[in-house]
Amino acid sequence: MATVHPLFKDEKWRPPASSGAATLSAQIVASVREALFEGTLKPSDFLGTEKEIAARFGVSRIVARDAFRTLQALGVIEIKVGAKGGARVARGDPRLFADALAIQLGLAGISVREILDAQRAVECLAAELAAEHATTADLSKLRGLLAQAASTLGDSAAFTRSSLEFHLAVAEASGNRVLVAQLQSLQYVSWPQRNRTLTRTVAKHILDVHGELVDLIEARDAKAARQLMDDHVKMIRARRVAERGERGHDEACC
Amino acid sequence: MATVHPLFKDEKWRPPASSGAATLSAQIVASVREALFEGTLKPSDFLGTEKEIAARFGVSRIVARDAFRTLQALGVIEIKVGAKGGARVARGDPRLFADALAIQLGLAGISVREILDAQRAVECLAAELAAEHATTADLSKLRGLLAQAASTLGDSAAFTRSSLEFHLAVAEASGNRVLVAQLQSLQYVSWPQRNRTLTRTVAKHILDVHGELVDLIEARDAKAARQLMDDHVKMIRARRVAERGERGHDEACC
DNA sequence: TGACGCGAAAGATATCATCTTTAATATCTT
DNA sequence: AAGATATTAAAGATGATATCTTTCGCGTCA
Repeated sequence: MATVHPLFKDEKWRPPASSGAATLSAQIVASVREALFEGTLKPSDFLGTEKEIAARFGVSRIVARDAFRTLQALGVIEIKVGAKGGARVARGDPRLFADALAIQLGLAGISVREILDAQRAVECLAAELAAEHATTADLSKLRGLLAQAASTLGDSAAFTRSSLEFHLAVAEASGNRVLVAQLQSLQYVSWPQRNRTLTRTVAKHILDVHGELVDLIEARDAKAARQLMDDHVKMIRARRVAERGERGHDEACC
Repeated sequence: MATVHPLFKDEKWRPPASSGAATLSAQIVASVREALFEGTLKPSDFLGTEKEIAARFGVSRIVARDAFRTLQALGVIEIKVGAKGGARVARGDPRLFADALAIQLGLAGISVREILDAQRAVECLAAELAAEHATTADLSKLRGLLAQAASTLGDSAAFTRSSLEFHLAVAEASGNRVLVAQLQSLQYVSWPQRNRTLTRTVAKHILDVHGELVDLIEARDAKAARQLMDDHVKMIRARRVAERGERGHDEACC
């Protein structure tokens, strides 16, 4: 483990005949990406320092620097400064990716309705799989979040926060990291900034549904868990779409 | 439209008191991101040239360049060289994002099983929404892809390609761009490299299911469309998980 | 434990190369 | 001769290189 990839060991490197990449740094980025997909470059592998990469590809340090910036932004490498520093292949960071998605969805002008629909797909499957795979640790975490939410029934901001955490914990209980990453992204986009219509009555209702959901997960009733989550998300979606017609990325909850 | 954001007009700029960003370029990136989320910076807005940004933030061109590289990698800006060049806020590019997710999932070592489960969630909702929202244009595109797949029953590689396109077209017919982006990402990760078990008989069966699905979408039967897609994807998943236990990102299809 | 030094990225400055737009100029056509 | 078109020149911007100083992390040695 933590070896050096051959590509980054060889003394010389020739650009491919049909180098589609326009800039030199893009060619370096492409090389790394290829090695990644090919599986010859794995997390925690050492890529080299700026000077080394520059020498390897026969370019200046700035070009290597540009490539590092790009790869860093993509979450592919981590860069350490100082002795024994340099670039190393990173372990994937779901949060970094969630950020990127949030920006992309914002730029594309995705509507709240689309986001909530996608969220429904993710959350329903999460509930279903959680009922099948939840460990006792998952369940106790869910119960803990329930208690926390119950203690903040009055504070709508705090209640919303712990509700979001609850939904994320359900996804984690599914044992599927893709679902967790997707849900994080979508929650981030539709992050609540104000909670106008979250009355104590509504909060109590939400808390009841959440409790019922944990019971179904513990009972391993996947079908019912899925159905309950579906109704729950549909309700949220209906409320939010009614509140604000399509525009704006405010207010998500639960 | 295409205005210049105030932040990038002012003559000076002071870093926030609690500048969490370690590097100067990261501070610039953070500024742009904030402006994006705040909505004061919109697609096709002009950000400025390297020299302008450098002057604005009181740093060297290298720093501005680093920030540009990062924002470019995130798909936030497009950079043009030459007179009247510089950085401009990009329209979101779903493919770029799909790439990023693919890399992240690869780095995190996500199993095929997890990917296929997530794909099931996305595709089922896509089928359901397609039945509700598909336009005549969507339907004719789906029919076209069916015909194309039928003509390539013998060529397993070509058949797989058009099958993937079919599934993507279903997502597009749903009218939900989030689903399209998610499906693209997942397909990219589990891209087929070899198709060992795709016999003509299996291909014919898949084609039949796809045809039935289009019929259900045309009939606006959302519930049935969802159920059919669910069974379909479950079948695919079962076959692929059986083929290779967990490891490796080869072979997806349909 | 602390101070020192080394290695590496972070950042600055200057310079050249390359590309793109714009405009001025030259040439061709009618 | 006037207008349309092709050519060329200049300006402005990124791409790329070289060299330098500063800052930061790590290991070593006292």
